[in-house]
Amino acid sequence: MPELPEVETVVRDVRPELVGRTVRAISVSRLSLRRPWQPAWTDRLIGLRFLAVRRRAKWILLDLDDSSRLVCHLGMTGQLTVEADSSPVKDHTHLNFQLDNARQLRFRDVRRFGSVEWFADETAVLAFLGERLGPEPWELEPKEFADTVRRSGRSLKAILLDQSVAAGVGNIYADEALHRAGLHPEQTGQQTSTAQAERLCRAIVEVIDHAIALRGSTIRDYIGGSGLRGGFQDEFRVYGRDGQPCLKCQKVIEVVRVAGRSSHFCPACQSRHRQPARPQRRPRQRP
DNA sequence: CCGACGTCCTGCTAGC
DNA sequence: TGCTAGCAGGACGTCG
Repeated sequence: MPELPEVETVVRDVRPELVGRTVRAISVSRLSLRRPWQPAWTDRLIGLRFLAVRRRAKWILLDLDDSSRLVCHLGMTGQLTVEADSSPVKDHTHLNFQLDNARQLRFRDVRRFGSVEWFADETAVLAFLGERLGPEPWELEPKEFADTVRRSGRSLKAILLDQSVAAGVGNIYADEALHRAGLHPEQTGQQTSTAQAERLCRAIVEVIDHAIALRGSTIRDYIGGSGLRGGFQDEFRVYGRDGQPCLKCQKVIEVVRVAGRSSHFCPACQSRHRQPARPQRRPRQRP
C-alpha cells in the first residue's frame, strides 16, 4: 500500500510525537504479522526511550536509546499512528505502545502484510535492509540507472518495482513516472535508449517529490501518522484513471497487467518500441 | 543467474 | 437484494 511518499509522511508525523518519549507498556493483540512479533521483544523494550524516527525506502526505523531499533513496514494496509490514550482503538490494531505522556504508538494492519521487527543495533538493521535495497530516488545516478535499465530484459514496470534498483517506488508512482517520461510500462529495458532511461530517472524524482509535498496518496486505507489523508491522488495522470481521457492528449487511458500488477498508461503518450532494440553484446550464433 | 509467478491476508465492489 | 469472484498500493520464496 504505502509507497515512499506515504511512508515519509508517516515518519514526519510520528517523529515529533515519539522522539524523547519512553515506552511504559506494550500490548500485543496479534503475533502473526508477516514477521512474527517475538514476545521477548516486549520485555526488552519497556523503559526504553525513542531517539529518532527515520525512513529507508518503504521501511520505518525507530531508534531506541539502548541503540536497538524497531523496523516497521506498512505492507499494503499498515498504519502507524500516535494517538491519545482516550482515542478508540480500531480493529486490527496489532501493537500498541503506551508512551509516558498519555499517548500511544499504534500499529494497525488489516491485511497483515506489514510487520514490526526488533533489531539489536544499527549493524543488524543494515544487514537486513542493505542487501535488498538500492539507492533512494534522489541518490540515483542517471547514468548508472540508465545502464541498469538497458542491461535488463524485464519490462520498465518490473524494473521500477524492483526495490534494489530504485528503493521506495511502488505501483502508483511507477505508473505515474512512466507517464511523465512518456514510456510504455511493457517496454523492456533493452528497448530503452539512454536518453529515455535518464528521463525516467528524473520523472521518478519529480513525482516522488510532488507526492511528498502533498502528503502522499490516499486511495483507501492509507493515512498519515496523525490520521490525516494524503492529497496526491487528485494529481494522478494515469493511476486509476483507466477509461478516462489523458490530461495531455485526451486519448483514453488503458490498464493492462504487467509484472503481475495493474499498469495504467496512455496509449498515445506512452507508445512502445520507440527505440530499436539495442544490439546484443554477444549475438547468439545461428545454427 | 535472471525473470515470472504464487502466496501471505482481509475487505470491498463490480457484476450477475 | 444477495451472493461471489476478483482485485487491491508489497515483498519474498520457489520454480523454470
